[in-house]
Amino acid sequence: MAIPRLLVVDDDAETRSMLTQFLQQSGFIALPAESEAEIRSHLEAGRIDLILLDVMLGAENGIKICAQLRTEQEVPIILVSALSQDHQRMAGYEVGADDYIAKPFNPQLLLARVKAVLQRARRSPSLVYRRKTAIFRFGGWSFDAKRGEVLSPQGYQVALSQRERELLKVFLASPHIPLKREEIHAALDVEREGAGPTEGSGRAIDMLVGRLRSKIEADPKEPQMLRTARGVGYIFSVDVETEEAG
Amino acid sequence: MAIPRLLVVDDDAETRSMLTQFLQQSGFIALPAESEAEIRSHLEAGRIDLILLDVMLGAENGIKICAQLRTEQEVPIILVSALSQDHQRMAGYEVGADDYIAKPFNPQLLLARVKAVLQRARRSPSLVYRRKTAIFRFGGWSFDAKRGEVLSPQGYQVALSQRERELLKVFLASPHIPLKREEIHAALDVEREGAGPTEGSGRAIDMLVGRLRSKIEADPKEPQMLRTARGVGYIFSVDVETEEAG
DNA sequence: AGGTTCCGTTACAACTTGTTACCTGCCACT
DNA sequence: AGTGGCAGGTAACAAGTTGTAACGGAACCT
Repeated sequence: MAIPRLLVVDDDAETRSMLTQFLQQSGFIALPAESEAEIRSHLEAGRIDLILLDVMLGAENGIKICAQLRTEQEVPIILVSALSQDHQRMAGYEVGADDYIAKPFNPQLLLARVKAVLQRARRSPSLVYRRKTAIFRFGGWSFDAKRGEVLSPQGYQVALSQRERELLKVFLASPHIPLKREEIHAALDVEREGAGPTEGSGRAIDMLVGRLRSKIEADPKEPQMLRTARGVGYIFSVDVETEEAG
Repeated sequence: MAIPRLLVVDDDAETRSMLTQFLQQSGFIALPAESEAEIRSHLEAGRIDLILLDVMLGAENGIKICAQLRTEQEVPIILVSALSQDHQRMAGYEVGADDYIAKPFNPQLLLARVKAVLQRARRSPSLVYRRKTAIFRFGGWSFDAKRGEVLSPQGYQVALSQRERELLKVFLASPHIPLKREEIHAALDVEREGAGPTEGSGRAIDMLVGRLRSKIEADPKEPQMLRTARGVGYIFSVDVETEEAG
């Protein structure tokens, strides 16, 4: 796929330029926008793969805009906000946002989210992606995200710990993309309430990966799915099939 | 009773978030809303036990909204306002508000009022109670909240203790949401008249959960419904179907 | 009174998960 | 090739969390 084109919508000039700059340095094409009108003109003018939308958009309301866009377009949207309360997050999801990230955010985390959403959008033939998607299949395995049930190719249930399941979800969300340790770490800590200042703590990720490998790789010594990207991080190199569930 | 669900209506984002946060920390489920439209959508979408309504609601008028809601719904309403003048208060009561509190208010006072109103609403055989759903179905089980009857998937009646039933209600009210121990504890103690200062007493919740599991989980060692959210609390991960009764 | 049930506390075992330390193998550079 | 450095795998450990058996007090019933 071509370089993803992102639209950065924020009414604060500084935030806007900071964000676009960061995203451009990260290899994306990032376009700034300030208002709903600008969003629409961009959408009409050319391809936009993802919109980063600030919830507190001056007089306008990001959530409202998101809801409207969602009824008309199929552009993935990540809501950005200073409000990290759960209810806000829920409100965001309810109007169809693909993800939600709170300011101030960890740049790595933002990157991870952006990549994940782009990946999902690419995979789904339409905007079929709903948060409902609950069952993933990959290399014979099946993973029910809702129940946390992991079934081996032979159909036996395998017990993963909480953290291992979360790690698996992270990889399932971004197959075929090398993920840096910081990205993984950030993505994992999204789940956690505490969400400390993303302290890159030692080699916890390595251990986690090792433990997950020992459970889902046929030969953990020679991982086929959860491979190492030396000098970078890890990469989940298996096709993932997502299945809607009731 | 389940964790009370409060709707916080205020057009000031900061107040809204402050209020919802405080109420959530106090063991309630607090949802934010900004306009009359949002109130209505929340009311249609799910159970709301109490509305905290700001009198000065931007262009709209809180008192008017209150009056209208009162003619249609039976939700308890507490009016919140910067105006503590008597006539305002009177106006509030006249339109049927259950209580009236002036900003800036003492958090403890607010809590006390909220609890008091909830208590009244519960006790009165009013319409609120009548509309209350009484039968829950989840994972093959059925639970008649009114009678406290719990039927297993095979149709056998299972005897739960009082406290176990209350715990079950708490979870039934908030499926798929991780609940912290303090939240559960607070929710259980809302029920109790005494309502001590929400002392987090040891591991009573753990025991309670364990006992409930042993009664309603097929394999208590491997809970499918009442799962633990490590480092957080517990989560009831089953779809709950609610059935109107009488 | 005696028994029963409920329920919170305590204690301990099992499990999770991050850290440290050591080892191995890869890679770059002679 | 040889070699040194370094990234990554993993065993061992430590700290924290949870499940649960056992205990005991309180309320209730007969």
